[in-house]
Amino acid sequence: MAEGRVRSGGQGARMRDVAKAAGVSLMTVSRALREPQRLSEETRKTVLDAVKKIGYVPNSIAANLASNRSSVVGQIVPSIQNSLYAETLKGSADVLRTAGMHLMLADSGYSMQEEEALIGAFLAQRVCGLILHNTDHTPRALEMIERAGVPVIETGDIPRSPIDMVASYSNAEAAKAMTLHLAARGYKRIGFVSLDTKINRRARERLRGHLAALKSLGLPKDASLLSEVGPGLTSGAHAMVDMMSRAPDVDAIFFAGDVLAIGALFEAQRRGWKVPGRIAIAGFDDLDILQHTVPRLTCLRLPRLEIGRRSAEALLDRVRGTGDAVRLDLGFEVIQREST
Amino acid sequence: MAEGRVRSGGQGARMRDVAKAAGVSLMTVSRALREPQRLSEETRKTVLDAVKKIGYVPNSIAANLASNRSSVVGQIVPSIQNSLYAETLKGSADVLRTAGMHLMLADSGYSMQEEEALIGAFLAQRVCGLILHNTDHTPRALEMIERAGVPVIETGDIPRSPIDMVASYSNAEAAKAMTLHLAARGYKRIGFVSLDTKINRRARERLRGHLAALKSLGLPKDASLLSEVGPGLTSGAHAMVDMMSRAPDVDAIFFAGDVLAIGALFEAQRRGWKVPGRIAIAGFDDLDILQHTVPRLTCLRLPRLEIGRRSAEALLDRVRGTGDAVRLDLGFEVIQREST
DNA sequence: CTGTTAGCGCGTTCAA
DNA sequence: TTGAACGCGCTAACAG
Repeated sequence: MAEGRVRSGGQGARMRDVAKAAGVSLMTVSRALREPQRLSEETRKTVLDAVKKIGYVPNSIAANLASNRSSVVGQIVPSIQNSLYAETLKGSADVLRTAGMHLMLADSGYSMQEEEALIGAFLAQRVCGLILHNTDHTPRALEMIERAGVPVIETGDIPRSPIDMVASYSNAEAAKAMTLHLAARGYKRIGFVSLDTKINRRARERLRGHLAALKSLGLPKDASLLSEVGPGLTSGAHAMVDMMSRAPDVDAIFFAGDVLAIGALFEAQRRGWKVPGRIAIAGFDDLDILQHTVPRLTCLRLPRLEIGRRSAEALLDRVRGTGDAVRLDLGFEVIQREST
Repeated sequence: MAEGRVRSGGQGARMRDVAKAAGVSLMTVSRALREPQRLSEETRKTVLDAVKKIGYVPNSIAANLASNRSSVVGQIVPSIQNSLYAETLKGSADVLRTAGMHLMLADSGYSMQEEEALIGAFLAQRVCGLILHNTDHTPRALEMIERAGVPVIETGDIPRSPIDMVASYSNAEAAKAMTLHLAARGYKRIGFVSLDTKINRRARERLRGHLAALKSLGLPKDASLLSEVGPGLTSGAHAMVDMMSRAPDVDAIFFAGDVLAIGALFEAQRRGWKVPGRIAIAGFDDLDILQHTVPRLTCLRLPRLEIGRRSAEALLDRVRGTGDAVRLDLGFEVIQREST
């Protein structure tokens, strides 16, 4: 069974084993694998047959070292579990795969310190590019990135002064658009629930957008209509109940985070509150499930997948030397459904 | 601004630049980074200061090549978007990160051919281990793995003849347990809806478990109570409606796939069917959302996160030479809630 | 505790 | 169209 093993310990064959078997030099094997058209058909066939027979798997680690190139992109997301990021991940993984490149993935747990450590580790692995969801970074992280000179793309928001490239939508613009939309549908007392704005810039931007909308509508900023909660379905439910007892005249709540809106909707169902009769509910991201709930939920549609795809493409363009540093605002869409 | 750059083009400093700056040999720098306790405090400080000052980032690619070790694990999941896999991913990413290792991620799109290509690519990247969700593989994939001699862990099911290690639960046992549970609660006509059993072994195993349960209960196998559908919320809704028209006396449906049960529940809400009055609904995976719907959904709880953690740990143990090939059945749990 | 020598498995650069 | 020499940046194995 194991007789075919080329080296003891199952460590696999090296290129020179192939060369020997095919009766050619190392370089010919190398070329047969990378630029087969440059060899005579005969030599190429001999070599490729030997490769197959021996079961040679090239060592791209060694290739990278020798050529000073890399085929790995590093991507850091705040949370691997969050399906919103999974969408973006899927986009970049697909593009990279098609280009014969690879994705190294890590999870910063929403921490800048952790992100810094990960950036260091990825640079040590000589990734050829970095995709970062966060737009806030430690000074050391910025310094490492600059020194390494690798292309970087930020995807979580449109930062004022990007490190390098950007592919995102604007959290502030999106939140503003939804609040204006709710006002246009006649809601007067619009509540706003988000994640912690102190530690999460995206939440902060969304709040900013919401407040900007209120201002442009001539509506007052009312603290009883603003709230910040942790992530999760339960948080959304609590936030709704709390706000409705603090401000009984609230007629719509805009949940600017993850699954908060769904949690609130389920709680409303449980209590028999009519949505949108008693309270209208709007969400931020267009999770699949939002169009199936009863009632279907109004929300923003964000180009998560597209962000992943375009990020990877921009990185590839830069690695290949074609293509400039790109700043993409991929926009968003307000999806009006039954819940508002 | 860029004056601090050590080499033109921002390619970063090498170890020998650090050695020169610190006035020591290459090896001393190498040791200062990897086994600092073996150096005198003075030398160590000199070197580490130089490292910091120059902003040296080690090249682990070169280190891997020289030491014939790797700090990267490859993980292949059927679908990156599927939040069930995200859970497993999170588990392994956390463990690996703590151990200073890295995760290379790819998506096979439920295809064995694609999996084979990815395994080849990962082996070329000299990953030190492989985590595979699928338990079906092409002959070439198996051959490559054997030749490479890297540890592998399969996580999607408990295969009859594993490649190497396993950390999973048994799909057949889990499905059987749920059907028995429904029967114990008095349901007589239990429908079963799964994903395509022709292309998906896990779906096949679940069906097998369900049928085994029916048999042990002395219930007949009734084709009108079995159905296979594509993934997605809508599929679940359709499957329920179809089955109830084909077999109006069905009193419970066990949805053995993803979000099918949720789709069905929403459809029931929409039509005003009482759950479990008119029809009882059970799901397979314990998605967060299942405990918040109205009614809360009965389902199986599977150790997705734990599978990821234990996989990574088993791999690490093997890489470090401590630890045997492990076969873990991590079990499951039936969660009885309001929907049955 | 520190340094020297000899590669790791390839790609680049030249020459044939 | 093919091959030989050299080096990528680092570590293992030894010597001192």
